[in-house]
Amino acid sequence: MARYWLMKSEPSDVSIDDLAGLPNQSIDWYGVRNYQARNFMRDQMKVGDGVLFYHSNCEVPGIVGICEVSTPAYPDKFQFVPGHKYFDAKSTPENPRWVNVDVKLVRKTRVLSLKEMREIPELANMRTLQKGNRLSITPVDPKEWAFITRLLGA
DNA sequence: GCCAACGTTGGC
DNA sequence: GCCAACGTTGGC
Repeated sequence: MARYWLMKSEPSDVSIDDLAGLPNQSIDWYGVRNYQARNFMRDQMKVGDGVLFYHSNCEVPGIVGICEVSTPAYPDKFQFVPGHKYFDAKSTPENPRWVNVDVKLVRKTRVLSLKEMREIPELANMRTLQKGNRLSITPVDPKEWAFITRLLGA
């Protein structure tokens, strides 16, 4: 049974257009340094799971595309690069601390802004909309997934 | 740039 | 194990 996820990216780092411009329209979801988010990738994500690509920390935050998980979780390459923003001295290749999956673009959508999401009763319980939530990866309920993909013209 | 909310670190 | 201090996220 496939699961569904919402994954946040700052467009100044990787935007939906950046993803669309990549050779395979696929990217390694590097840089997650939160244990809950890591555990979702490591323990629950399966190839083919649905992903809502979300732009955060930007002018118009919101969902901007539909993607899918395209690889199982594997060690995040940047944790081993000294001096890199995502270097982790406590992580070793033998016992890596951080992992990521690859995410492949299915299609860009219009922007479903955070503002609009908050006005939709069917989405009121979305985890990413709850007060204080900062997790960059959150599970999406199948009903919420169905509603959003329909709204965005599946 | 501000700041609320949350996660992590480290002294004890 | 507690918790104060600090760092980060992310909307506004």
